[in-house]
Amino acid sequence: MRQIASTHNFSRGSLLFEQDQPFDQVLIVTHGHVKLYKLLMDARRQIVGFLAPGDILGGVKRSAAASCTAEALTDVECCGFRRKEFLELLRKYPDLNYAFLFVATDEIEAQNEHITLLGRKNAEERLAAFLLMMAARDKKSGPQSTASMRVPLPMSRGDIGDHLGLTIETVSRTFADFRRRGLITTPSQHDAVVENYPSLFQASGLDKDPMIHIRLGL
Amino acid sequence: MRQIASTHNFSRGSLLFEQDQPFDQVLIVTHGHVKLYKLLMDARRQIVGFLAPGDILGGVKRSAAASCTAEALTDVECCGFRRKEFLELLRKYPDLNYAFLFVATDEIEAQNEHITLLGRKNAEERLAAFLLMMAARDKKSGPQSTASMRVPLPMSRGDIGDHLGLTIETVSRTFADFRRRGLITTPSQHDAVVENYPSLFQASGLDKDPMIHIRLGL
DNA sequence: CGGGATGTTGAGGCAAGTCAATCTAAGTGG
DNA sequence: CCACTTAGATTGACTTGCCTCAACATCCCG
Repeated sequence: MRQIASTHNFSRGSLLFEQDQPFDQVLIVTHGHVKLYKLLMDARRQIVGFLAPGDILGGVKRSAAASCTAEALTDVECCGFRRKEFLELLRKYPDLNYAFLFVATDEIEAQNEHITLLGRKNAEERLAAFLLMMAARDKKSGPQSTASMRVPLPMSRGDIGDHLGLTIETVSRTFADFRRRGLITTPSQHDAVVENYPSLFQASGLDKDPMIHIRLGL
Repeated sequence: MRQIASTHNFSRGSLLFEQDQPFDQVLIVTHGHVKLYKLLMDARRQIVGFLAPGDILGGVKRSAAASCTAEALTDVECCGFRRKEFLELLRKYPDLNYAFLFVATDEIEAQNEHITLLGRKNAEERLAAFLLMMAARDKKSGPQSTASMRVPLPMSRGDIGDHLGLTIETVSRTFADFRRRGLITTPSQHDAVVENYPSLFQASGLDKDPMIHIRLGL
């Protein structure tokens, strides 16, 4: 497997691949963070996911054309396979193929959750659920105290808005509201600290902690 | 494969499986239509998909517990496999497993599209895109004239609202608006006729016709 | 041929959007 | 190292698209 893998580096702001363009690689993020988005014909944008180290993106799909644009939020390093060789690998190693099916179905379940958030939740619930998600994904790489848990937010307020179906202003106001209520503090623009987990959880309207899983970005 | 398959019948309104309950079957719809939804703790509901004959739902996933509720919109007939036996089948026939991976990734791409609809489109665009989707899915089972294409809508206005993140009233008003503008007619509550495809397409804000694919409901 | 469920239409309210004016922080070059 | 620039974030005032509440119409289905 090492033989057909390559390493790719992307600097902050550069595109890993672009909507409607052919892309013949499968990438696994090893360092940094990526945002995946769709653009409408006017300037509207929907960020369908944020990818972190361990997550997979690119050509694990029927078509060779990307359906989204992937942009580096930070400097990013990826392990890459040519799409064709990767798909041959799946055929050659059924266990790997089987594992990937569950990566894909996990992603479908996570997207169902996000669809529910966008279709039926208000701004407060959306941002609270988002912060809990980010906290949970970060926690896996080292447990923190529940009392005061630091959550890195590599994306901008605008990115958060475009992920949650809100405007920058509404995201900013909701952050301010959470601060006022003592749920979080924001020591810097790219960090939140959860000061009151139970209240933030309640504000999210979730019935269980978000499931963490390997993200599959297509 | 026939040996381990069974047939299941569900009458209109009955549940195929229920959110957070164990469900050990994989079902393939053979007749009728199904809605898949998530319920929040209050009465809010998000319909994450409508399934038609040929679509697959149930236990093709890591966990044996359903993450959604599936309810029969009409009388439904399904072909069923026990989850465990179905997963063994995937392991035994790598080609089948490989095919299912692409069914899953097609579903992810379709959900990305729906996420974009919910996050960034207005009521008019949502309903227009929904009607085009339903038209495209129906067209495959028999081509119609573009001039005046009948679209069966087995679900209620409330179901459409809960799928598109709108209220019943907004759905109804948007239908009325489309009728006034001559884009569609509604000969009955469960049928729309597309009278002006280009205008409806424009109203949807889509840049290409919706892709049709086998739905995977989890 | 009722009567409950579903759909339509109208009036008014509100959560989030828009527009606009600061404020802050991160670079950048002298 | 500091003035200057600029992108991003915050806050306020106002607007609006969709929601809520309410009344009425229509469609089924027994």
